Amino acid sequence: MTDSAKPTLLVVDGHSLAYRAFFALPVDNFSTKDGQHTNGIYGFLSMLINLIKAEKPTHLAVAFDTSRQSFRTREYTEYKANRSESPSEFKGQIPLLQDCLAAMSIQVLAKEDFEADDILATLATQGAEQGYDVLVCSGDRDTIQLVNDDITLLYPNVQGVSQLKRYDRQAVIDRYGVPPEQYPDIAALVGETSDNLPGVPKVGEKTAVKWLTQFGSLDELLANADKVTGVVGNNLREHLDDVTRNRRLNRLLTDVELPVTVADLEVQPMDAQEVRDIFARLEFKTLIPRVAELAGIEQQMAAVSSAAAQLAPVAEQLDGPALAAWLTGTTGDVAITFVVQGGLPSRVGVATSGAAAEADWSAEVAAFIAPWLASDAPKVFNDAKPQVKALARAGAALGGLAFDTSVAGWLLKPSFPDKTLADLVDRYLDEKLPEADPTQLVPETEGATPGQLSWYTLRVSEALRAELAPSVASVLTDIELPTLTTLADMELAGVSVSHDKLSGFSSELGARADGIAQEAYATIGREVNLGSPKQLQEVLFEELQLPKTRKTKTGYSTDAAVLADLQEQAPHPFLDQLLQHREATKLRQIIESLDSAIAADGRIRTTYVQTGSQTGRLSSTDPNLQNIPVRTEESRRIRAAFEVGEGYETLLTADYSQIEMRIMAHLSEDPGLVEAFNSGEDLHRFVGARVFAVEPADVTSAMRTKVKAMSYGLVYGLSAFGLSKQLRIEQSEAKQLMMEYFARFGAVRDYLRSSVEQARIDGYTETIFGRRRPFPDLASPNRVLRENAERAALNAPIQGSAADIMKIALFHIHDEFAREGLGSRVLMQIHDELVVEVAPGEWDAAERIVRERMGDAASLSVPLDVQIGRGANWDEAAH
DNA sequence: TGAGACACGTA
DNA sequence: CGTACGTGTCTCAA
Repeated sequence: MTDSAKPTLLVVDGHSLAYRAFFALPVDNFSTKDGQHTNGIYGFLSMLINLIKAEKPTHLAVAFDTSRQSFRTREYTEYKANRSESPSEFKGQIPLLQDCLAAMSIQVLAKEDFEADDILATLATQGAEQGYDVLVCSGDRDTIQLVNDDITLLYPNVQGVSQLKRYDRQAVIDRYGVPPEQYPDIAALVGETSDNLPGVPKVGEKTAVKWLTQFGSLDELLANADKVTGVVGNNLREHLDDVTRNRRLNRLLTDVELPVTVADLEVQPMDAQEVRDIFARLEFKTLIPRVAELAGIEQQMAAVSSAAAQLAPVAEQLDGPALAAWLTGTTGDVAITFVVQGGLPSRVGVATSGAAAEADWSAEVAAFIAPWLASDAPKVFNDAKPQVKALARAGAALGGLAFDTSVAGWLLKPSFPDKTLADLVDRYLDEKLPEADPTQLVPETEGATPGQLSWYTLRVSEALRAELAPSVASVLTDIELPTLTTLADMELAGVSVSHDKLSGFSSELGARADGIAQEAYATIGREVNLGSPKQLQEVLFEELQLPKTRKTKTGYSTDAAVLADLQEQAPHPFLDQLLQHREATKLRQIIESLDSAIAADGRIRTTYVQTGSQTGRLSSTDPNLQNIPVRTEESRRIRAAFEVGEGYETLLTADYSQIEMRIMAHLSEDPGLVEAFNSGEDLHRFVGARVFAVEPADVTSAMRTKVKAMSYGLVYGLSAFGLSKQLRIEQSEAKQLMMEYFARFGAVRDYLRSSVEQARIDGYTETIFGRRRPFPDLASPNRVLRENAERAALNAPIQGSAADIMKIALFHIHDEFAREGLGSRVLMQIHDELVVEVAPGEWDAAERIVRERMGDAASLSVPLDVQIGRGANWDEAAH
């Protein structure tokens, strides 16, 4: 144990220990789902956490080498020259480890031309001089020389880094037979193979210790080398230069100039949010609580100096008239929170920067504050949509929606998964939102009241506003908030779905699936669970001995593409039966989940998640109405069950044709592509004519298929390999196709290249309307990560701009329906398609509004083409 | 009970 | 070795 009265300095060699951890832990068990290996990072951090917990250092730093070059390699070019290239799986782990350490507020030190151990030596020496207990943690034996009464070395044992051996002065003597300061003399004589420093042949530790004891010092030994007898004596005399060179090189520098002093290394409280972010990214689930435990200790240590969090004001409990008076007396932003119970408001809380008030929701309260609620007075919400819906159900109108902290938080950082108020308070205010512990019957801590929630919401909104770039702020105000109220109305409306149509179809499919299953069992002579990929692998690749397919993490793939491939290579009736069984059960499962989602009034109400995507798209859950089958004739029977509701005349569907390619044409300003869209010719026919140098009329369907796949693939960053795979053509032909394509539409390639380059510089991509998506991985040294980020960055402005355009069209239509007093309403949004329920007698008006507002949602250098259909159900309306 | 893997539906 | 989503099932570990 270290003397508790003295401060403790812990200095760690990051590179050498991470490298040991890398070899100690199986790389396969430690990689993220996007392919980043993390075993070295994990092992190092795990060790460091244990170390901090055990030693409780007051001062801490981790040192790294900057490269393999240092003053030692300049002095002796062979130094460490025998070291093989570090494995590719290790590359990229060091920068990420440094990011982790930065998030943990741990000082990371590195200096050009010096090795990490020189930095350790310098800090350790300074620390010892200044009265610290010093712990040096390194995997390099040269650091043994640093040990003295104040400096202890922690050295990993052979198994890895989980156990460290303590070397104080006595331990060094016990182990090596000499005091620490003489250890380098031994090393110089024996040599160090890992550093490529040959020593005296046939001389090991024992001989070296004997000599040193005999002569007193290395200098004496070298001066009296002629007195050493035997073969080893000859060897010594022949290798005097090597020994002096070794001794020169293994001396650690204790006077490296550093930008910090030991005092600067005082342990700092860590930013729990930052730590959680990067650990989550590296998928270190078990490390998070371990670090949190440490952070708790540190926060206690740091509590004295850190500013106390502001205390939420106690909310005044008001009645209707008093609340109305309170609200009309405010100017500027007011944050408001409705507690929603059973879909209706139950309490309301409001806050300005200095005060908060709240009331139980009642008809009286509603009546008194209705004018203010409906007014343009600016209102700030956190996660407004469910509250807007509750208000609508209660018959209250809402105006002046000025800010939504959860939407703003998402715009700022779309990759951040949780957007609750507590998350935002933690992240942007660095405070804790008071929350009642739900596991306690009588919670020890009170949760925040609605007025206090509003007070936090307002403060979070101010912090967010300060961080929002102007273009992103305008996306919030001009696109997201109007979309939010539109979505609330769409969710409330729901869509009418016929239970009768669904249930009949479901039993039909169930019977069919059972029949196919029986046939399949007969084919292979036993019953298996056709839904179990694991059992299927046994059947396909072991019992039926079919050729092995694409590898997955746990074995071999049995997905539809693979089965279709197999059917060609090695036809077997089981394959077809399996595919058919999958199709039938999948359809039935979709039908069942839809059917069970039909409410008493015959309608399905989805929830559109406005903050769920990275690109700006919506998503739909409970149930997902954005992935209802459409491709096969049979699956369209499901769409036919989506019907016009009672009291309405017909459904209208409207979709943008090729919106992403049009955006590509606009952004790239490719003359050929722009002309294609302005010519009125079928896009793929036009492109096919150019690529294959034929007349548009002579474009065959095979040509059209190819350029169509190419065009769509472009938007996703498709490679020649992927294109060849999809089109089932040779890779060389795919390459040729891409060459021809880019020869005719070169500006497209130029645009795609430059947009990724710009993103690398900016760190984010931007849509036409200024929505941003950060891409830190564009700078990653890890190829897999970087290339994934490049494809996503290629796609983000295109998919995102399309999402922006559709949102604008959507709320324009919604608002114009309302303004013109129409009963027609938008029910669904499926990325590039809208489904509208048209009220009796309103077809012409609705059709005009939809067509116009979708057409003029954005002004691009190519027209936005809108296809409109009409029918009693979704399937019919699609034609 | 929960998480991960797999498969598959959509734009 | 093609972007963006959500859901259901199976499987294994806790």
